[in-house]
Amino acid sequence: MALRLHDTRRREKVVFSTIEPGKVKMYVCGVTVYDFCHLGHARCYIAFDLIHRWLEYSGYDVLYIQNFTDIDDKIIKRSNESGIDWKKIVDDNIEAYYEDMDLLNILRADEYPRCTEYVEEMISITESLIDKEHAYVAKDGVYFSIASAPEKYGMLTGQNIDGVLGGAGGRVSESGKRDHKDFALWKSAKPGEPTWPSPWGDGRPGWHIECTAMSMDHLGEQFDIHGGGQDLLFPHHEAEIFQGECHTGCKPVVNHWLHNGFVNMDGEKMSKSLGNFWTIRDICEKIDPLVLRFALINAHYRSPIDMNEQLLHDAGRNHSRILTVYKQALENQCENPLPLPKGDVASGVPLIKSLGLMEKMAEALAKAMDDDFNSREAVAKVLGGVREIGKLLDSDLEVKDKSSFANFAVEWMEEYAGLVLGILPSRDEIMTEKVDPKRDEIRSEVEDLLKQRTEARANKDWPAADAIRDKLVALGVTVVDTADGPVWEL
RNA sequence: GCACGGAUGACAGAGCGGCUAUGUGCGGGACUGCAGAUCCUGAUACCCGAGUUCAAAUCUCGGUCCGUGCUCCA
Repeated sequence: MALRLHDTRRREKVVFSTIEPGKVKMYVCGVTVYDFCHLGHARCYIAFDLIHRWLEYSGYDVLYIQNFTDIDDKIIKRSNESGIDWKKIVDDNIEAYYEDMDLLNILRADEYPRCTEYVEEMISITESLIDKEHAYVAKDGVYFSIASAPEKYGMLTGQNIDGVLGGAGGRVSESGKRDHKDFALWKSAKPGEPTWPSPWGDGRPGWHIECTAMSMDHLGEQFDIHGGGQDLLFPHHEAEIFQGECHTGCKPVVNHWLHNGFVNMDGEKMSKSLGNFWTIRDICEKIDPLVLRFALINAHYRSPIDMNEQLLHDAGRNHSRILTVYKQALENQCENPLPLPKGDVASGVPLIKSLGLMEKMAEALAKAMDDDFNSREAVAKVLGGVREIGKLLDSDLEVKDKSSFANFAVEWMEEYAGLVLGILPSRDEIMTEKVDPKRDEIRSEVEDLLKQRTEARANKDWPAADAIRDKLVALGVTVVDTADGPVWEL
């Protein structure tokens, strides 16, 4: 079964092909590190994490590069406003980035190059573009000349070169651009800004050139996948096509372009000006980061997601269902499992039928992921498997069969919900009680009440038992009666 | 204006020519003294119009409505 993906440039699903057999070279545009990451970043890097995981799961050797943009207008502005050195802002936010991504169970890329480490490379690409007459030196920097390669215009967005609004959104250009569509490769120094020396005087690189320099350095002149948010399509990625292809002569530099959809907030575009802006760390204080991850993979990566309370609530329910059943499976495991029979969907024997169904779910999951990384469909299959597992563990199967099945179920879940989707916490995390200082504070009181309640229940004094439950609820304690006695949690 | 993408049950969200998506929510039921969890089960769909087809959420054409980009943005 071949992996197919939606290629932005070709505007259709195409069979995935790699330049080198068995190897995938992938570059995803990283963040500009001037602030904490928000939900939009979470969605993007979770989407590409899923792609990363699936490619590796499929047997590819993946080289995944993601950059940090560590110099730009916003960083400079932030520094000027706060009086904090721009380098410190950048370092702090990179550290925060890693923390956030770890929370969301995002596997690390192989390298995280910073653009300021590639100034030399960017200068040399710019020189090459000038030599090839694709770029020109102006009074305030070096610009790429769109007119030098008009056939490359609109490769990703399909825009017509003449159709683009003149004057770039109404802004009066004071720059030395020959054409408003041209974009900067090098910006001459302005007072109070960090600068680097160049053949065109001190200054700093333009934004688009950095990704060309870094991807080329790590992945070569041609590579397999380039990803990013849909907002980068224009002008950033189109600029990369201009630069990369004109500089290297490769057509194309990027084999497959992938773009993820936006996150909206209650139907509106998420943006700082609207104030409807959630950072990853804000939201993770309120909910389990894996629930957020679940919510974000519970839609196809190219569709927009409307973030709201309801969505998180649903994600929480689904997620806890998966965890509950996983936990049950863990608890039912045994040391020396019996060999399981071969599954068969048509079988009348519950164990054999369930095993057959789970095999089918796994196949369907693989098929879904192979079809442009359809994580929503994959999630549905995991939930289907969860149902089968719950059913069997709930049934009156022989203990030994059940526990042997539990071993299989644990492996099944760890493979698909864990390895592939990344929504399963570690065994330790799930089996250990959450450490909450409040728990110890009220422990003796709660245990006392529970003892009374157990007594009342033994005497079948239900009103008294319920009254005690109410008291516990007032303390914020939930009691669940199990075969081994009451269990409580905050 | 130009470009790109959508419209599926109460909600979220897959499917994209014939076959139960899935989950939440709601209605029954099993198990439970109650509660919780788990399982079984029911109801509620495919924006409108025309066409193609033995067969259309699924393909074609025409509408309507809604997003997004064209400026820094994941």
